[in-house]
Amino acid sequence: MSKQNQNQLKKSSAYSPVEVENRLYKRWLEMGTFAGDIESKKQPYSIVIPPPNVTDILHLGHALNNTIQDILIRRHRMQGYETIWFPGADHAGIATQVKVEKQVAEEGTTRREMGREKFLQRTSDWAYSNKDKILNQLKKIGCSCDWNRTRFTLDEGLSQAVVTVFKHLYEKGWIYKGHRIVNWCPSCQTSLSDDEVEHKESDSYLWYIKYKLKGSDEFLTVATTRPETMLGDTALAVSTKDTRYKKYIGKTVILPILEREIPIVADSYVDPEFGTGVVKVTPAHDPNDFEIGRRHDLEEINILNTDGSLNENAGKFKGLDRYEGRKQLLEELEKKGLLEKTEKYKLSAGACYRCHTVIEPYLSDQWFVKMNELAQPAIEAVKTGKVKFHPDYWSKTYLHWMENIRDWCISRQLWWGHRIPIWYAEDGSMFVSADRPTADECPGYDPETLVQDEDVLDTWFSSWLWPFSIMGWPDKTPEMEKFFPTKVLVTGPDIIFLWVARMVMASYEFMREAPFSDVYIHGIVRDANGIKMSKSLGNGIDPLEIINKYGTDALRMSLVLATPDGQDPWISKNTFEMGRNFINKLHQVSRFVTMRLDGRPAVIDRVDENDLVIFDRWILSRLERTIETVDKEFNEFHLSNAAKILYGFVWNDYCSWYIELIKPDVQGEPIREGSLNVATYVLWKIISLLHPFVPFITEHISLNLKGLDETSKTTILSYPWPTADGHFRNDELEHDLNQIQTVVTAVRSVRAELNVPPGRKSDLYVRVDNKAFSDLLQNHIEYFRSLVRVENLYTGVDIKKPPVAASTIISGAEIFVPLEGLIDIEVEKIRLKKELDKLSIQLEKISKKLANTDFLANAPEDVVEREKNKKSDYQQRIEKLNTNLEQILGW
RNA sequence: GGGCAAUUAGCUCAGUUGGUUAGAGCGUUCGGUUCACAUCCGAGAGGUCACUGGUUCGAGUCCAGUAUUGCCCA
Repeated sequence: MSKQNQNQLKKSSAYSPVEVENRLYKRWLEMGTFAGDIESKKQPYSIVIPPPNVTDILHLGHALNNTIQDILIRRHRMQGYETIWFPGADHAGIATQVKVEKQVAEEGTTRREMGREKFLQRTSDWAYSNKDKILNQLKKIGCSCDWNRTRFTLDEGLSQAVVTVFKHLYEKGWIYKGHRIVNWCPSCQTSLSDDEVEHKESDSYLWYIKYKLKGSDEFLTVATTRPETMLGDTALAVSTKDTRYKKYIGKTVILPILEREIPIVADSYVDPEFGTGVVKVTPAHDPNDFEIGRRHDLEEINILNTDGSLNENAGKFKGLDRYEGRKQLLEELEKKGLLEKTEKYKLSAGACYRCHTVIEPYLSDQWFVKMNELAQPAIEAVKTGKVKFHPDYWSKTYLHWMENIRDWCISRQLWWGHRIPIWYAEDGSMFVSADRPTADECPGYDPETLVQDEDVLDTWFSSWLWPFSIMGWPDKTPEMEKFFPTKVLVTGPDIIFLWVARMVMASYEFMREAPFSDVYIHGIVRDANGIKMSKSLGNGIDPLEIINKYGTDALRMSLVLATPDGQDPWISKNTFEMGRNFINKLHQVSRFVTMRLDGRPAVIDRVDENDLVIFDRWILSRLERTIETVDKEFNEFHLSNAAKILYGFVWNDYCSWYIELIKPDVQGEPIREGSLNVATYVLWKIISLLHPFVPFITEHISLNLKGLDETSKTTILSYPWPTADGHFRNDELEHDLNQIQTVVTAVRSVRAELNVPPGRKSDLYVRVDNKAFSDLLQNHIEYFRSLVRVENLYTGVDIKKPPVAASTIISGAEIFVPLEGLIDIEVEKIRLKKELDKLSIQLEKISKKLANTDFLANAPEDVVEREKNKKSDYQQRIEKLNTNLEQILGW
C-alpha cells in the first residue's frame, strides 16, 4: 500500500466531531427531545439557567457553567424524571446602556440628544439581536434547554412580575425612598448597590492639611485620603474621649482656600489613633461623615457633578475633574504652607463592578429595599438544610452576608431597564403603577399631571424573581404547578450575594418556599498562570475556537475533568487535548466493536450468562462497581470525580485490558460470541453513563451500534440510566484477574528493562505458592498469550528455574523468562539488587512496627494480621531474590 | 482588621470515618511498523504530603500555632 493510501485510511478512521455535532443537535431540536411535558406523570426535575447578559459573548465560564447544568439535566432525564431546563437572558442594565452609549458617541451624538424613546429603541434593537447570538452560542455547547420556553427579563410577563413585586413591597413599607449617601459611578453615572462595588487596594497617600483656628495662630492638622473633598467640609471632629483636643471642642476653624468658618465637634465615631486624631467632616461625600453630620446638624454640601467633575460649590476649581481638582488644590495648599506632610498609604477604594471606575460616595435621592425581614426565612432555609450549598462551605459566606444584610439600593439613573413604577403628583404624593394611573388609582389628582420617576430598577431586581417569573408568575401557570420549585442552581461564587441570596429571599416572600434545594457553586476559570480569564486582560480562550478544533464533546469533557470540585480550574489550550484524546479513544473502541459485529444487530440489554469466561465476568463486575461509584459521586455533586472514574474505566479496564483480552490469539479469528456480546453490552452502558458529559459522540455511537442512521427517531437520551443491582459483583474474581494482570505486567516489565526485542516470543515459567494460582494461569493462557508474547507456559509449585533466565517476584509467585543469549547479566544484576533494596527497607519498617508491643496491644486484630502477612510476604520475596541473585553472580 | 479556601510528583489535581509500598492526567525518559486507536501501545524515573509542635500503638488524614497564596467582607 502506498504511503498516501495509508494516510487516507488513517484519516478515514478519525472522528470528525464538528459535522456530526451540528447534525445531531439539529436532529434533537427537530425531534423535540429537549421539550418538557407539563402533563407528564413523571417526577419533575427542573433547572433555571443563570441568564447570560445580553452584552455577553460566550466564554469558558459560560461553557463550564452550562455544561454542568446540561450534565445534570441529561442524567436526570435518563433516570426517568420529567426534566426542563429553562433558558433565557438578562437585560444587563448598566452594561448594555454603556455599550450603546459608546456606539452613539462614536456617531457624535448622546442619549440625551436622541431622547429617551429613540435611545431605548436603539438599545432594544441591539440587545435583542445580541441576545439571540449568545443563546445560539449556548446551543453550540450542546445545551438541552427547552428553547420554546426562552425568556428575557424585559419580556412583558417578567416586567409584570417586577411591577407586582415592587407594589407589594412598597405597600408593605419595605420599599422606600431615601436621601442617602450611595455608591456613585461617575463613568456610568448611576448609583450602585453595595454589592456592585468591588474593593481593591492601591498605593496612595495620606495628606496632612492644616486648618487655622479662628482668632488664633494655632492650627489643627487633619489627615485625609481624599483632599479634594475638603471643599465640602462643614466641620472638623475629634473623639469625645481624646483629652488632647478637649479644649478645641465648640471652637471654629477656617477652611483653607474657601475660607469658610466651620465648627469643631466631638463625636464618638472618631478614632483617636488614626492620623492626627482630628478628622474633616464632609457629610455629602462620606457615609460616616453623613452620620456625623446628622448627629450635629451640619450642612451637607455637594461638590461633585454626576460625572465626577467639581461643581460650583468648589469655587475656582469648578469644572475640573475630581483628580485634576485634587492636584491643583494640593498645589495651592502647598504654596500657602498648609500642607504639613504627605505619607504613603495603602488605600482600599471601591470600584464599579462594570467599568472599574473608582466610585464616589454621593448624596442623592434613591429607592431602597428594607432587607432585614426578607432575610429571615432565607437564613432559616440554609440553616435547616432546605437549601444546601455544594461545596458546603459556601453556606458560611451566604449566612455571614445575610446576617449582616443592609438595605438594597434599587434605583439606577439609567434608561435601559424596568422603569420605576412610581408616579408623582405636584405635591409629592406617589402612586404605584406601571402605566399612567387611571383616575381611580389617583383619587383627587388629575392623572395627566402625574409624572413618572425618571429612573429604572436595578437589573437584579428582575433577576431575583427569575425562578418563578420565568414560569409565568404572577399568573398561576401549569409550569409553576409542575416545575416549581426547581432542583438545583448552578453558578459561580461571585454572584452568591447579588443573585443567589436574593432569589432565596424573593422566593420565600412571594412563593412561600425556596426556589431550589441545592446550589452548586463551581470555580472561576483561570488561565495557565492562575489569572482569572477576562476580556480586558486578553487571556481568555474562545470556546468556539476549541469547538471548531476539537469538537464540543472534547471541550465539555476537558472542562469537567479539569475543574476540581469547588476550586478554580486552571485552563490552557492544551487542556483540551485531554478531552480530544478521550473522544478519539471512545470512537476507536466503538469502531472496533462495531466492526466485529459485522452488521449483526448489537445486543445491548442482556448477556448470555451461559457463555461467559472469567474476563467477561470480570468486566461486568468492574462495570457494576463503576456504576455504583459514579452514582455516588453524582449524588454528592462531584462531577469531576464521576468523569474521572468513567475515563479510567473506559481507558484502562475496558480498552487496555478487556478488549485486549478478548482479542483472538490468532490473527483473523473471530471473537468468542459470548465475549463480543459482553463487549457490546458494556459499551452500551459506557455510552449511557457518558452521555451527559459527551452527548454527541455517545449518540453517534448508539446509532452505529444499532445499525441506524440519523434519520432514525431514537435517541440514547430516552434510554435508561444504567443501574447496578450487584448481580455481577464478584470480589474474588476481581482478585483473580488482578493476579493475572500482575503476572502480565511483571513479564512486560522484565522484558522492557532487559531490552528484549518486543516482537520476540519466549517461554514463561511461573513457580507458584499454591495450585489454585497455577490453575488460574493455565486455564486462561490462551486469553493472554499475546499480551506477554508467550510461547509455552509452565506453571506449578515446583517449577525449576531455567538455567539462563531473567526473574521477577510478585506476591505468591516467581516468574522466570528464559532468554538465552539475550540477557545482559549486569543489567539483570542491577535490577535485582534494586528490587532487593526496596524490599529490605519495607521489611525493616514493618519489622519495627511488629516489634512494638503497643502496636500489637492496641491496633485492631485485622490490622495486625495484615501487617504480619505482609512481613512474611516480604521475607519470602527477599529470600527468593537472594537466591536468584546468587545464581546470577555464579554465571 | 474579620472571615473562607488552598498548600501532596516538573504542572494541574485525587486521597472517603486515622491503618497495604501515597494515586491519576499532562509533561518527561526508554522501547514500539501487534490487524480500533501514534489523538496510540508497553515499560520506567519522579514525592521529608508547606513548616513547627501536639494527640495516638500508628498522622497526608485529627488538634493548635506559623508561613505563603487566592478570594470575600469591613
